[in-house]
Amino acid sequence: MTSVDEPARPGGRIRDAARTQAEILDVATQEFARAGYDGARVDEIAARTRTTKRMIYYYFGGKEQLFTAVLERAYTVIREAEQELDVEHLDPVAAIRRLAELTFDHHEQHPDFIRLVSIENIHGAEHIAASEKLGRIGSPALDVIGRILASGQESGLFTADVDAVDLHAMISSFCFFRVANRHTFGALFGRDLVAAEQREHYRTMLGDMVIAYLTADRAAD
Amino acid sequence: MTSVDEPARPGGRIRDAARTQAEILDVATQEFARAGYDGARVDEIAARTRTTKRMIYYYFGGKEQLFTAVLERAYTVIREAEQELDVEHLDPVAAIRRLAELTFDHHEQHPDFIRLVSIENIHGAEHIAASEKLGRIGSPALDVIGRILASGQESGLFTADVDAVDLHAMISSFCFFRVANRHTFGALFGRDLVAAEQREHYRTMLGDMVIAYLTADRAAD
DNA sequence: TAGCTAACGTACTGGTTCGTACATTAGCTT
DNA sequence: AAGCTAATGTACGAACCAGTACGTTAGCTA
Repeated sequence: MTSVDEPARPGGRIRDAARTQAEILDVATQEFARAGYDGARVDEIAARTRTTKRMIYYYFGGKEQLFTAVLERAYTVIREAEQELDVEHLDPVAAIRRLAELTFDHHEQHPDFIRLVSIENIHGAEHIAASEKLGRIGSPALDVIGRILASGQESGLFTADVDAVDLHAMISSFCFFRVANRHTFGALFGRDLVAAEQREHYRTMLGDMVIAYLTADRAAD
Repeated sequence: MTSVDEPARPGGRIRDAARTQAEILDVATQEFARAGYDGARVDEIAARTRTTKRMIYYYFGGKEQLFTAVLERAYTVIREAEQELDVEHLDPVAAIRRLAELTFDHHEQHPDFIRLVSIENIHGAEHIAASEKLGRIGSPALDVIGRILASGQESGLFTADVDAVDLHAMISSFCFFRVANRHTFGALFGRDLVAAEQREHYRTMLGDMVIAYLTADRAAD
């Protein structure tokens, strides 16, 4: 993140293409997350940077491409975080629980990203489809899940018939819903899913759920 | 749903306030779900009804109130469906599984509703907050879950430390994510969560997950 | 059947918003 | 230090879009 609050150099404008672009992306991320794609205002983004609207069009081409660039950077940040995952030294149960907790923490810490993903889904993921970068970005987390799952299934510890993508969907569902639907859920059921006091409760609940599912004694069904 | 395709009566316009309002709500639901709140066009809604934009303002007051009315009707439909729930004659395990499956089916059958909820969350649930109707609508499903849960916990069958709201969140998470994030998930991981062939797989997965969580032998942890 | 009012239609406006034409300058290169 | 170009700023236009002023009529009521 580039700070937008640095005092403007008194000696006149400074030229720094990289910084200007990063600053536009920072502010655009906030604005798109705040108001949705159509609700976001290009003029508002420009006003909150140290540069002008002209620069947004100069560097990104238009509102649509700016949103795509925002998504690309947001997903890149996630993928880089996933590459730091270090759970494969644990036994499969502990590794999966730890992975679920890291996903939980990550979603909680990046509500803007969650909002961007919701917005992109409203628009049928057309920006992801239009992005070459996002098409081939892959997911390190999926590889990690795959290896843990294989190990757990091989040893007979994990009985569930799921692959890495399914398990990733299961873990993400809970983490995503909790943040994304916080407002309607709170308004309708009077419970703030993201309240600090409830945090440990839901974190444990997620881990228990995933482990119970994976290790359930299916012969008893 | 009111059909919009009936041929216009040749003898001139017909006056029917209820039908006009219902038709506006039908089309508005589609348009808001399609494009989001800011992306939706009042002119487009009007064009796709047999009436004019003037009538939208006459009956609903404005775009904002129209969206609120759309949400109110959508939630009312859900709540009415929930009142049809008839699972309490089953044993707790079967009852919870059935309830999860009904939620699963309902989400799948109402993608527009899912989109409206996503949109409302982007806007901080401000329309729900502004609606008297939605504030006191409650949730029959929560009552049902609460009673089944109590029965299962009393008999020692359910070991998990959850209440009805938590369990509802868990079930909804999976069902909601699968429909709401279908597009980004498909684009990034190459799997369509709502594909017909996968339907039974995910339906079973959800039931297994919830039951495994509720009945897990926690002493073994 | 005269009259009344809820229901409806047409045409327009004023503000907003994306995008651009045109002008300028920082700072590197030779 | 002259010149060149990437980077930047200003001012404006054209389309769009929510909302409204004003006029009309269906069909019930007395």
